[in-house]
Amino acid sequence: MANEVEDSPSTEVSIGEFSRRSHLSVKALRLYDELGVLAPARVDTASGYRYYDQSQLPDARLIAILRQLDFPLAAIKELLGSDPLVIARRVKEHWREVEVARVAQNSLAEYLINQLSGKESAMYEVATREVPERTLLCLKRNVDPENLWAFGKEFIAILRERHLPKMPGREGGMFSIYWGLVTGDSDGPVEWCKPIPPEDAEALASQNPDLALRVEPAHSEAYVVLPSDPDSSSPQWQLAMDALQNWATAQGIDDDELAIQPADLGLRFTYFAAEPITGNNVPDDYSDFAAPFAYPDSMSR
Amino acid sequence: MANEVEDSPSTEVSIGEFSRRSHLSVKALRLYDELGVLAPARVDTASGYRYYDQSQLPDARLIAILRQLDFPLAAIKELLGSDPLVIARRVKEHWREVEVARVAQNSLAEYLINQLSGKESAMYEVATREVPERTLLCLKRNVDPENLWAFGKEFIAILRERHLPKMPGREGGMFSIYWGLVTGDSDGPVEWCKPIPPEDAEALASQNPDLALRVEPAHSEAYVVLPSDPDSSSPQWQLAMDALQNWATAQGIDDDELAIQPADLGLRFTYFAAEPITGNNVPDDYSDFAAPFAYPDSMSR
DNA sequence: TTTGACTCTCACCTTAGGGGAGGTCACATA
DNA sequence: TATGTGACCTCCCCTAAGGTGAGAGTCAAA
Repeated sequence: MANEVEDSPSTEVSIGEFSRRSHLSVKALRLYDELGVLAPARVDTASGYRYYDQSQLPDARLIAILRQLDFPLAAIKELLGSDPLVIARRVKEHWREVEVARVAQNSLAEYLINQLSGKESAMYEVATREVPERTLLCLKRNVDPENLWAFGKEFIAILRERHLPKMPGREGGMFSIYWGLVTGDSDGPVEWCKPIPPEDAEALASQNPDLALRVEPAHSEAYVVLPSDPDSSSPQWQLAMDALQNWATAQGIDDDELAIQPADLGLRFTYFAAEPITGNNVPDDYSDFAAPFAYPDSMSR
Repeated sequence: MANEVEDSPSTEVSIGEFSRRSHLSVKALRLYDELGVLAPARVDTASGYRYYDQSQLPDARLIAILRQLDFPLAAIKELLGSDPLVIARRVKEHWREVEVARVAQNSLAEYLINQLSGKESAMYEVATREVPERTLLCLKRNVDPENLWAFGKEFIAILRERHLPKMPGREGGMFSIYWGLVTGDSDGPVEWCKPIPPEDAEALASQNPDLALRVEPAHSEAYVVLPSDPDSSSPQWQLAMDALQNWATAQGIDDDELAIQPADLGLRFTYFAAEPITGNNVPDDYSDFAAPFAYPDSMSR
């Protein structure tokens, strides 16, 4: 009994003992061996018995903690030999992602609870607005869902760098138009647009040859304000689209006349970030989701 | 095309169309059918084709949202016919549980990042204290891990009801002793104890015949302060135990002399809740994890 | 009637292990 | 030395919530 601890060279322990010390189950240890995440120090060729070394305990404990934090084993395997600071950074990153996802879920839960409780929440309520004729500088591209928001950030970076003139109010904010589906298989195209003063159109267009100059005619839009956080695969988009769809049906607007058909076509996502990015004076982040529509004959213009 | 919407009796749609409207994949819809969560309104006996009714859309959307919130399908199945208020309550409960788990993970992540970054965090640092002889009223029981904390709450309820006299300082707080393992297979026993003034011992013992009267001898304890939140299966317990174990090894205290061997035996979990519960005047919740030990011969007493 | 889109079932894959069957190994006791 | 007992081995099946693909049948429009 005292033999096990006595001499430090023979620090080998059986899988059961190692399991107790590391708080990892025997089953888990065998799995980690099989996957190459944590191989025993020695495997007896005759019996197949696994023997672990004391020096493997820190690794095992690290694995135990990372698993508690829902790190996948594949990631742990890659991380295990790395510098502690690298691991710390990855843990931070991972945890931030989890946090972001949780915030999105939180607003969804809040919405659901409100709905179920019969409270009329202001979330996902549809309103309409008249959009005047606007002169736009645009960048269109095909992107798949993963790169969607990256494209948005790229456009933001371009705007920041070019110092485009400020435009007042929300009509001056940047927005994106979905000219096609961006749901998994299909990839857009998606167009990011920034309104500019019409009088500067030609000058700015020649200064920014990579951006397309367009004039968008005046039109009406039905829109839904999104609760914070513009992330691509967020469930909020679905709820917002459903809200628009329901509103259209209730108003008697035919699908053909609303820019939701087919699917996402022509939908606009407006995004204001804080001051230095959009170059307008809306203080906080704001985003909405809008569908241009034609008034049905029954509605008075 | 207009036919589909025109007359309300024929509101049947194919699985693909229903998938589009509900934002549930065709695969998921077939699974929900198989599991009895959401059966199609009609299944063509000859072809096996599933046809859904428009009226099933609200249910389908509810399922979609609940799945986004990680509700298991089994729970959704039970919930689906219920009153909206009942569902709202369950969503709240579920979300609170998720929140609690996330908080525990958060402190774990924080600890890990500190450790990896080489910062000496004050978390899980071992200290020692001398505990004087104490007179205790105790309740011992075998519990499995799920009921562990429930047992603690029960003891709290008893204390609250009996109005036991206050005791000053941390030595007056309630604590539990693990007389055996509570890890999955084994179930304790676990004993909850409340120190009382020695002079009131006989009177209180006769007033509380369901509680055992014991006198605990003076001893030393090594202890680790836990960061908030006393939940049973929390990873914090493991870290705290590891810290105690490491400390003991570093101090040259033999395992036999520390109450960690075998396994959890004799470990104490001290818990102070806010004022009205424990009947002492520690303002905030506080908990620690302690192991009584004998000083090794080499250490001066 | 043909074509193309849609749908069906069936079977296998994913993550991170848990549970158990049947067999082997190591150690302690009679 | 025999034997019991517990620890350990491999192998197989199971979980939840679908995703992916094969091969076959069905629906609706041209």
